[in-house]
Amino acid sequence: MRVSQRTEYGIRAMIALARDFDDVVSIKELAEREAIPEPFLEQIMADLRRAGLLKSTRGPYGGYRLKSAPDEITVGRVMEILEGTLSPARCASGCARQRGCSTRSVLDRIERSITETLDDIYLKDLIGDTVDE
Amino acid sequence: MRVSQRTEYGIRAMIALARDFDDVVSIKELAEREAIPEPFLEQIMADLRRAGLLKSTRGPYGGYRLKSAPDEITVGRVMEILEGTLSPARCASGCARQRGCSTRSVLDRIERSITETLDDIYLKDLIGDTVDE
DNA sequence: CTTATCCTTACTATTTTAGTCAGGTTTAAA
DNA sequence: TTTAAACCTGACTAAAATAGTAAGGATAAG
Repeated sequence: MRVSQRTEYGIRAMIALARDFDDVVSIKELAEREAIPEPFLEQIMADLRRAGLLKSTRGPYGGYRLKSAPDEITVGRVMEILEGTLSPARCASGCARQRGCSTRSVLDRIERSITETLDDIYLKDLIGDTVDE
Repeated sequence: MRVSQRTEYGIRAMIALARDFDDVVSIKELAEREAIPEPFLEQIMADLRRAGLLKSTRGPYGGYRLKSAPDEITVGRVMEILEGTLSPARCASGCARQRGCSTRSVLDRIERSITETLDDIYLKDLIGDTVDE
């Protein structure tokens, strides 16, 4: 149950933007700072923007910034966007297996626990963790 | 951050054995009950046995049973064994990135949260969830 | 000694991941 | 109004992981 590289990059980028909350930061700058392949980060940032977590400005001196404050964005939300879902379960929505499906109830329960955990960690809480040198 | 089919099967099998704690259950029986491909389940059970969670008996009337009581085995432990690790982080042990690695501290923190959560759910807690029909 | 069961290793098709690439769009500034 | 810096998009690809399958060996009950 591993977090993809993609998600890891996304979380790190979001934390970097949280640290620099007042500035617009370009992908190039971000990619260098966090040692992330630039075109890959570009995709990731686009997803986060489409999901409503980022604002972008185009053109020279453009870049990204957080749309909300670091104490309003959870790691759970970031992961949900980048992983597609946080659900470890299989039969998400239209599953044929209905009542009493053991997979469903058990993994749903595990999922709820993980989700609650991740929804309690805010970007703000993670800013201090890093040194980046 | 999805749980693999393999792990899902393993968890379900463990719960089934927890329900049937006093009996020895064969892979064939388990596979039928839980609708899991038999030879695949065979591999999974072998891993859980090697890790010390199951006892096996060979020959006719043989099969598997839990080595410890359902209130002593956590979902976290089962997942740890089947997923290889529970760590969502990348640079597990011999990573070159040392002090102040942002990846490390942030994902480590997330990992701790998830691990704590999963280590608090026991097989016993999950027995009642199922109907299996 | 036969059969049910565990046990192990090797193989394979499919899917996912982690990118790359090529080009288009917007906008600040010269 | 031209240039260039940035965002934006979709298509492509190599490598790894996943979800099995296959084949046969070891053990023990009857």
